Amino acid sequence: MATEKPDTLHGRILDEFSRKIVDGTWPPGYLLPKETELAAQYGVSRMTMNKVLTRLASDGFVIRRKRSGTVVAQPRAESAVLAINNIGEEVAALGRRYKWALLSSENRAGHAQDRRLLSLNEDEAQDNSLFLQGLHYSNDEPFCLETRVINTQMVPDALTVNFQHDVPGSWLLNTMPWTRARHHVRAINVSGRDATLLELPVGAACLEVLRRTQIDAHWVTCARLLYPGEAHQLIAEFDGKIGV
Amino acid sequence: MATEKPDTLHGRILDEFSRKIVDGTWPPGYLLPKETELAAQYGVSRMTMNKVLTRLASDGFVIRRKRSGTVVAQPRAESAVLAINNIGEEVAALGRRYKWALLSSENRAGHAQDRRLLSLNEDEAQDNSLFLQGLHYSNDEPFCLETRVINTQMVPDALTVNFQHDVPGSWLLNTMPWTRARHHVRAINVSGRDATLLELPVGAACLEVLRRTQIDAHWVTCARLLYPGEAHQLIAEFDGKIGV
DNA sequence: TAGTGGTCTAGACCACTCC
DNA sequence: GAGTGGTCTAGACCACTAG
Repeated sequence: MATEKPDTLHGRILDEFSRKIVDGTWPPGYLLPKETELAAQYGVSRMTMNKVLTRLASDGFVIRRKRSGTVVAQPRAESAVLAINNIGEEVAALGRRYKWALLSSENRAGHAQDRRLLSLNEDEAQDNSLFLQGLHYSNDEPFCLETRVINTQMVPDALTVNFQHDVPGSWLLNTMPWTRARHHVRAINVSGRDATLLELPVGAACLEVLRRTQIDAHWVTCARLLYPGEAHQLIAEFDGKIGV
Repeated sequence: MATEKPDTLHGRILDEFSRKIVDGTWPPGYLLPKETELAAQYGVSRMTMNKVLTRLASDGFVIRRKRSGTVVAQPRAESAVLAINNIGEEVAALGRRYKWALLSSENRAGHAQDRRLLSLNEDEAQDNSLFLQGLHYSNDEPFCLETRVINTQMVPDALTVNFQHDVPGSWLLNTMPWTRARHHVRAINVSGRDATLLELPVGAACLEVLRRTQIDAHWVTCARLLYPGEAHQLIAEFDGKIGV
């Protein structure tokens, strides 16, 4: 799934197609030309084009249906690999009432403290940054403290959204095309303002998830999600051998 | 990567081959017959058999080299998806001295406490279980507390190993063929014996990783790895959309 | 330098599905 | 019923590499 050798016919075409999907040139729902047509356009046999489309489908980028053709898939919010759900869905799945409360929203470069929190480089916290902080509730109890910065150069629409009503994560999920994310997970003893906001005693164990999301090479958003320790559990499942 | 529809020629063959690799019928290093031969054996065209072998290779099950043929790959300890390294390697990567100390080893059903810790069912802690507890050190400081149960029915050799010298995780990694694992990760405030062993003050945040490993449908080992909070960090990277 | 996998083609038949 | 993807074949040429 990482960089591959693109020096084959179908490899180059696969690269081109997946790039078009990832960067939004072919948005979700876009209907691709039919197999034979694409094969003719690219001057390859149908078998070769089929290899490309079959791979795209098995990677989840497109949905193929007989008769109706091949369409770009709707990006899914979940992965079979690591279930870090949309927080709203997560709370709902527990049968609880979900609520989101925006605590602060700030254009420009944000507090130095927030930049450190999100491990941002200097050039990643420029003028085109939107800093947000808010709380996810489960049955009116704090469930997750979110601190986030959004690159408004990549997602200019974010400036027009009222994040008191729209949950940033969900909004981004629905707005952006395909993404790539990197997570850092660790345990910390909560303190200070974080503890106050989460209504936890100082020192309570919390799960800190730092998530950096990007489209192609450009970062889009960084989020720090702080979950009261035992309340939250990450689940990951693997094939192949990872560790014992 | 999960269960798929096997109702194609290459699908059925792919299933058969991957099963043979996973269950050890074709052990790591096993040299497969050459493509044309396999195609003849199964009465399919070379293209079809190529599809099978190419897929096996892209899934990492086999290594294909021109001239030398197709061999079953050595299971790798790491995955590109979620880097939870072999603990020894992890410590070594930090440039520190690694040491393993076995604290206890017990045949039979183990303490009820340990069974709870590992979330084992009744039938998963029978007579054919080996309970272990030990500490991984980094520069003589506790780095990870490991509590583990091994299904000796699946891995009978485990009874003959001296786990004072062999690190259970590494030994299993090298002994078993391919595996599937499920991880549960959360943050806890350490206390009691765990705190003492890790030389941490009561209440320090720790990252608890529960890892259940299986071969096909049979569980092989369950491990609870307890890392002093900020010392350890899980890193996970994804393609596609997971959450924002 | 010969054998292996890597790739591609042209053509074929089938099954499903939407109109 | 017609068009689409799903699959398979037989044959071909190439590149790499081990001996």
